[in-house]
Amino acid sequence: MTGTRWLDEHEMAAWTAYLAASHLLERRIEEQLKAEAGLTHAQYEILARLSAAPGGRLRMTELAHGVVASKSGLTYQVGRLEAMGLVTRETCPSDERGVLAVLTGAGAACLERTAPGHVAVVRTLLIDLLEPRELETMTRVMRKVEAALRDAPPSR
Amino acid sequence: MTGTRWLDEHEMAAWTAYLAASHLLERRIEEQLKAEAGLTHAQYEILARLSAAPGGRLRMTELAHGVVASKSGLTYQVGRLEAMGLVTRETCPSDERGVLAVLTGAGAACLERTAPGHVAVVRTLLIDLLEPRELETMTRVMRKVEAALRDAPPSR
DNA sequence: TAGGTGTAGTTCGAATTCGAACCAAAGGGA
DNA sequence: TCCCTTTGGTTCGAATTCGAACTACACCTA
Repeated sequence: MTGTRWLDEHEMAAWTAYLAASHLLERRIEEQLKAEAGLTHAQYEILARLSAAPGGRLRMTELAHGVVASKSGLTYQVGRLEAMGLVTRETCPSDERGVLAVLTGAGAACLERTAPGHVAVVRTLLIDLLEPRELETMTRVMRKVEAALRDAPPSR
Repeated sequence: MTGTRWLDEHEMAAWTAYLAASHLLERRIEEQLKAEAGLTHAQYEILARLSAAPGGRLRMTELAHGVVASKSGLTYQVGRLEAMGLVTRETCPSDERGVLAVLTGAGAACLERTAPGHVAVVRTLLIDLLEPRELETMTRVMRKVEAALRDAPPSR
């Protein structure tokens, strides 16, 4: 208990840079999506995931896992999207309890309309700033982090 | 308007890995701090910033900038911390409008008590997963992102 | 020194998020 | 076939966040 390994100068620099960058990036994305499409980043992510899924449909739990939200948080956002007409709910045929979130035509259209602006932001504020080497390293690193977090769930 | 440069396979992999990892990491940190110290990550960051500042005090605006929060968000959190006795407010001697957030003895003690557990999480879920090269790249990348975001404020 | 512009923080209302508690259906023995 | 545990989603309440509007003070200029 006595020996805490503190972060040295370089480690601290990495951590603070990461914190600032990730918060700023999130804020900017949020702002851009809200202004241009009236969507939250969370909502956009849901639409994007559904669009990539076969049949434009996913089980709520899978979706929650994919977008990294709590179950209740996903329920709320799918409710919002449903009210906007971008998503519908269907009960899962194979499991009466299950619910499928389904992308509607309007949802697909909204995504198509919104994606270019969003991608542009992600590009200019992250992707295009990186050398190929850096992009590769970043992917490797983030995957390690994700794996570490998904493996050792402390309570969830 | 016709030609959107979409993300290619590798770029998309980097982006999705980043999104997942950053959300998961944030959630875990939040959970650990809440459980062990009853603090939000935002609150911890405020205490840490104050602790690092000369005299344990900072102007509200500087603090908001440092922790990347909105002015109103910072007002709220400093209010919370004040209620917990970890921070006090003083009016700035040189500028009657200004407010200084000041770390109290209890605040310093709380931080001291809390820091080891927090650092441990940051280490095991991020820092210790990286090779020295990767840490260096990560720092460079995040600084580029931060600079890009701080330079081109679209509205803020 | 009076007026106008800009800056520092706070207040207010709306939206979002989470976890805990809850309900319903599935699945697996005895 | 009848519990009993597990799993899938929703509901509810509390906390947090943001932006817009607002107040008060500072600074510059005529």
